[in-house]
Formats: sequence, structure tokens, C-alpha cells
Amino acid sequence: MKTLLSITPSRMRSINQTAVMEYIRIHKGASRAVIANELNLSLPSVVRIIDDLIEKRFVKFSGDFEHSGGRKRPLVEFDAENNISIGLEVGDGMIRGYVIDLAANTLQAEHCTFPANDPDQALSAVFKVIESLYTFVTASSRVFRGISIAVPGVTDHRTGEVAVIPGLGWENLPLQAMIEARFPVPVAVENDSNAAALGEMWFGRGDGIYNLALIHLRKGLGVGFIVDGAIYRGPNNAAGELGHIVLSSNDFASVHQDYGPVEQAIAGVGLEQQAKNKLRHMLSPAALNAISFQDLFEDYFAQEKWSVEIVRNFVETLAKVIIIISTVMDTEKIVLAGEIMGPAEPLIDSIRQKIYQNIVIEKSKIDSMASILGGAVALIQRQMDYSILKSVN
Amino acid sequence: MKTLLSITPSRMRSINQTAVMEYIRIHKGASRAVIANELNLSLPSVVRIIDDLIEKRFVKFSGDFEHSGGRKRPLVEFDAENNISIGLEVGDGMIRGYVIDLAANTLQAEHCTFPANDPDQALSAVFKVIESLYTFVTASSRVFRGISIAVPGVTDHRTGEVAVIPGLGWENLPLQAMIEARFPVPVAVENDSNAAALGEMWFGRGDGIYNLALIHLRKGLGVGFIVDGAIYRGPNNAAGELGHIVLSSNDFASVHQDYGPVEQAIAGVGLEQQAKNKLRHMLSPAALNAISFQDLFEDYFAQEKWSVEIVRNFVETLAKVIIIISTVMDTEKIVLAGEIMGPAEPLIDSIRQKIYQNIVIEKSKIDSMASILGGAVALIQRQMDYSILKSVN
DNA sequence: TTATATACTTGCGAAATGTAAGTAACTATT
DNA sequence: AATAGTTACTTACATTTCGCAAGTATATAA
Repeated sequence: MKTLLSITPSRMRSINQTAVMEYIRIHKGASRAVIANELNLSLPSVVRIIDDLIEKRFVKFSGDFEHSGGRKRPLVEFDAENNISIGLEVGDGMIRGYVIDLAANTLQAEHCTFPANDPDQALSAVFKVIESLYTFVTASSRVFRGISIAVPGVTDHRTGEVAVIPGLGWENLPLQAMIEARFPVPVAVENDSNAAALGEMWFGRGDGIYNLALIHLRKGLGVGFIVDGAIYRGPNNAAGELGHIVLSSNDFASVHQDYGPVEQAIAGVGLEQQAKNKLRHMLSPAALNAISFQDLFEDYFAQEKWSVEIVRNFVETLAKVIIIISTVMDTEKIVLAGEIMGPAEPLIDSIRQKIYQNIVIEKSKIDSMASILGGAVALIQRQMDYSILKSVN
Repeated sequence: MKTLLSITPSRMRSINQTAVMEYIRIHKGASRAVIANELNLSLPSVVRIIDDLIEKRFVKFSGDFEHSGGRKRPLVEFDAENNISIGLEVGDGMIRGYVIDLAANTLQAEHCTFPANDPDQALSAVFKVIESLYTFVTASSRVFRGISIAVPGVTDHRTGEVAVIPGLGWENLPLQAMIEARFPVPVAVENDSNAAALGEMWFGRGDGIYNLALIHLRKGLGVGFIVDGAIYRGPNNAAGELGHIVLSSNDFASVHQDYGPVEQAIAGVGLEQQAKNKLRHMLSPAALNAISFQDLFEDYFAQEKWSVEIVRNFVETLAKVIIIISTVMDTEKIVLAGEIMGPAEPLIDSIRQKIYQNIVIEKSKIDSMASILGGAVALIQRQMDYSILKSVN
């Protein structure tokens, strides 16, 4: 049975340290005096904490000053460029790996494909990508914070195990432990939609926001929630797995298929299936096989009739999902991301018009890098013994 | 812009104190040695904290002991009977008030009706009820913790203001301040569905659970969420206000009516409206006017045909709402409560059958007292400077 | 140059937790 | 019935952290 956590003096320090660093990061620089004031900490405490943070190379003096009547306040800023990490994303037949810094710059990239349904080769590809990026980070004079991997499946972030990835064959894989055994640095394993939401909060549309939902439209549907600045996972790590909700009464029974009814309407596999059904009698088998969701949206914008019903249903269903998420969780913003949102971006206005409520909807700003960047955030949040203190009062 | 909170030594103490008290409450008694072990605190600290808690009369030695090989451990338990409070619930034309203890016993009751659409008389009724219960609590030798009010509308729990209550006429009413001005004790103002969820967690179906959703079916639809043991409100205090979600594509436009499409299908006002429409040509105007949701469900179980479609839609829509809530939030349990669930209780099995997923659904155990009991919990959580510390690691 | 204002430093005090040694209480064994 | 062994508790003191207050540094403005 889970209980509340207790605090020791050293944990108190790490919580305060995190609060100070978050303040600096979010405000894009601040002076020690202001931080002390805003966080209700004494100036000596803030000074001690920032000395710590400077020594750990999380923050630095920017060289700028602020005047406020007396002695100038030197500004402290997040040392984004000097913190680097390796970030991987496991995708459809491809591992994408990058060395990035915390200013969202890509310093090095390395991709590797692997054959479908071969879990071992996929794993080898992971190690191959890390290996080739590792030489770069060890040669760098910047601070290397670790390795993150975003995977399109259910993960346990505490153990770093991958429970299952549909269509890849990984099951109960202790991925974190395996990588840590070979590379002596912190490793974070995270669901890709969760990671993307985290990335969006730090680097994308979540700027200055602590609560958002990211709807990730790829082969399947994933939703990542940020609540009070951290991933909301739910007691079973299943929050936002809403491909299988039921909107139409006809769908109660179809809920246990691989891709649920909502996923069928708005995610890649379902859209392509629907397109192929529509075009079955109009195309050669080879042409039919090559049909993708890009074709669907291109033809729709070219006013091809066959696509209208599918796209209308796409817009309506996505609008419903947005209303549901926004209403249930009371998020500040809904961010749309994933491959589908490339060709579907012009539809966002139609979606907004469908929705009578006042919901902030935006397309991801960091797109394909969201999961990678979010992985880096996850690493930092761990490194900092990042904790969230919330009062009910 | 909201930032993380900082901690001082005295706040550290109050957090640890809360953790210890929660441990004792949830485990229905525990020894100091075990608590120290489980909460990762040293024994001296736990002893000091429990001395505090005993002095404040939150816990007491039960007189029982536990043997574990050496000196016996005296057990400490939550002092439920010695903590009392006044709890009010603002309902449809009626204020219900009680003196209760933290073992969920009712010690005194006082109800008062007021005419519809008269905000001033409603307010007088509140004060009248409190007044008549106040003599009881001041005469008692138990510890009186304060006054709670659960209202069927949007509240700001920090300021204790009622933003709006549909159909009552209270708007931007500083209810907490008004009551505190007259009675020198802590006052908590809370949305009734949120309070009911809190009550359910401490005293009802939430026993041993930290995450649940309570679906409150009364005139309207309200949902209260408990996440990690505290009310989840969302950044705009609007989480769970989901009368206005859209399931059917026909409903996009009807979303701004007083009662939204989902509310129409499963809450009191909508059910009665539907029943009256069906029976319009079958009953006298007087009889038609008297039709209530009880009649609807009674006639359904008596196999009256007119009710079938309405009830089938009720079951399906409620099933969808349950799936949505459970999937989005990943709750451990869904609790059904509110007047509607009295006559509708036999339908719970049909709802379960509709839902193919494995979701735990139960009817409230504390029924009409849920909001009252939850109000008492809210008072205690405040008194304790109840804080939640969550680590992302 | 001086007054004023704000920022920072230093030294000490306060509040909390933790450690370790000693004491108390209980069971079981001889 | 004495004693050994085990666990619980108490006490005294160390440690960590934050906070306060006085003194020092650095800026602007008159």
C-alpha cells in the first residue's frame, strides 16, 4: 500500500534546489535576490543552493545584471549548452539516435534500421546507435547526463523495464538495466508519448505551462499528460491509453481489437485501412498496397471525393477526443503531434470550429524531436532528484 | 506563473507528521517502530512526531500491544471518535447539517428548507443550521475541528469562494469568509462531488486506495477525482465537469445548454425531461408534472415499454462515461453515487456487462453522507497542512 | 563626495532529522 | 527463578538545513 513520503534534511535541500533550478529555467534567467523572494527562501539559502547548482554545472552566471535602485543583481541562467545527453527513439523499423544539448540543439545524429518482428536485431540496433554516439559525448568537455530511450509501448519508469511494445516483440525487457550494464551512465526508459509531452513542456508549446496533454498520432494513438510539471501516469501506468474508449454504441464490442475504435478513426493504421477499403475497386493491387495516410490527406485537399467521409470522421473523432481529454483533466493546452499531424495540419482549424468550447489547441513546435528532447528532460528530472511538492491548501 | 514549492524545516515536520498520521489511519493502527521502518524515518523522529499528534489529539494509544520477539510494541491509532466537525451540504431547496466524528458517526442532525431561487434565504438557512449545531459542539469535550460546506457548484478551495451554483443564485459568494466572520473556527468550502470523492476514499469504497473517480448523479452530473489521496482539481478547478463532453456527432452544437448532452442522458433533469416527453400524451398534466426519475426506473423494472429506450440510453451513456474516465485518468476504481443511483442501482450489472474492459465499478457505500464526510476530511487535511510529496523517480 | 538603496557575506541560532549508546521490557531457556 | 536474547524506547549529541541580523560591498543619484 502506497503512503505519503517522508522528508529528511538532505531531501529538503534537493527539493529546494529543484525549485530554484526550475525557477531559473522557466524565467530564462533570474537573480538570486528575486528567487529568494519568489520562492520564500532566505537569500543565504538561495546563494548556497545556487553555488551547488553552479558546481554541478546546471546553471551559470550569464554576465548580465539587473538594476533595481542599489547594487546590481547578477543574473543566473540555465546552462543549457553545457548539458548534453544521448537520446534514442524506437520507431517503426528504425532507431533514431541523437546527441543533444538542453537548448534543444542536435550535435550528432545516428540512425539504424532493423527488420520487422525481430526483437534481437532491434536491440542490437539500439546498442549500435548508442555505441557510435558514445565516442562523441565522452570526447566532449560538456557534462554528459546520460542516455534516454523513448519507446512506443508501456514502460515502468521506476524499473526501466519495457512491458510490451506492440509489433516489435519486446516483452518484459529490462532495457535500462541492460544499457546501464554496458554504459556506466544514468539511463531513462520512457513511453514515447509521455516523453513527447515532457519535451513539449520544456521546449515546445508548453512554455510557461505546467499542465498539458499531447495527442500523439502515429501508427496508433498515444496521449501524454503533464500535470504540475511532471508526467501523469496513473496508478497502473496506463493513463492516456485511450485508443480503446467507446464513443459510438456500436463500438462496445470492438474494444479488444489491437487497435480500438477511436484509434481506427484517427491513427495511421486505421486511416490507411479505411483508405484501402474505399479504393479497393479503383486501384491495382500494387497501387493499393502503397496507399498511405499521406495520400489520404493529399487527395482530400485535392478534393477527391473518396477521402471526404474518412477525413470528416477523422476531424469529428479527433474533436471529440480533444473535448474529452480537456474536460476530464482540465488541461491548459492540447498539443497535437506525430506523423499524422504533418499532412493533417491544415485540418486543425476545422477541428477548432467543431469544438464549441474554448480549448487551446496547437500543433507541436518540436515535432519529430519531441520524444528525444523529452527523454533528456526525464534524465535531468532524475538527476536532480526532481520532486514535486503540492499542498492541498 | 506557478512554480514548485520550497521547504523549510517546520514544513518538513508537518509533511512528516502527515505521513505518519496517514500511515496510522490507513493501517488502522500501528506501532512506532514499524512506522519508523516503513516511512524511512528514525525512531526518535517518529516518537517526537507521535508525541505531537497525541498532544493535538489526532491519535492515541489504543492499549493494545504487538509482540515481535522482544519488548512489546504499543499500538497507536487514529483518534476518530474524539475529532468532531460540523458538516453541511447545500442541496435542492434544502440545507442538511450534521455533527459527525471521524469514525463516520452522526452525533446530531439539523435540516432546513429554503425556497427556490432565493439566494438570501438559502444563506440564512446555512447560518441557522450551523447555529443550532454549534451549541452541541461547543458543549462537547471532544476536539471540534471546524465547519465544512459542500455545494453543488464551482468553488475555489483556496479562497473559499463559491463561483456559481446553477439554479440557486449564489455567485462569487465569499462563503468561507462570511462563516468564519461569525464562527471563529476553520471553515472549508468544497464542491460536493469533490467532497464526496474524498469521503468515499476515507470512509467508503476507497478504503486502501489512493486513486478513484466518483460519478455523482443528481440533478446534474458531477465527477470527483482523487489522485494520490487528494482531490484532483485541474489548473482551472474544472476537472471532471464533464456534462458537456460530446459523444455523438449530433451533440457538438448542444454543448452550451445549461445541461450538456451527456448530462441529458444520465442525470436527473434530463431523465425527467425525457420521461415527460414520452408520457406527454398518456398522462394528465398534473400527473405528468409529478413524474420523477424514480418513476422512470420503477416503471422500467416493471417492464413498462415507454421507459426502455431512455434506460437503455442511460446504461450505454453511463458505460461510455465510465470507460472514458477510467481510461483517461487510469483510476483504480469508479464509484457511483447520488440520488439517481438509488433507484438505478440494479442497473449496475448491465453497465458492467456493456463494458468489455476490466474496470472496477461499485456503488457508493456511504451514499448521502459522502459529501458531508468528505467535508470533514477536507478540514483535517487543511488542519494538518496536508501536503503531498511525490517523486518522479 | 556623500547619501541611499539594494545585494551579498558572515556568523550564529533554530528546527528538524539521524546516530549510537544506554536502558527498559518482554520471551524463552536453562 | 535466574539469565540470555531480542526488540523497543530514551537520551545525548551530531548533522544538515534554513533563517536572522549585523556588517560589508556596490550601484545610482544628488
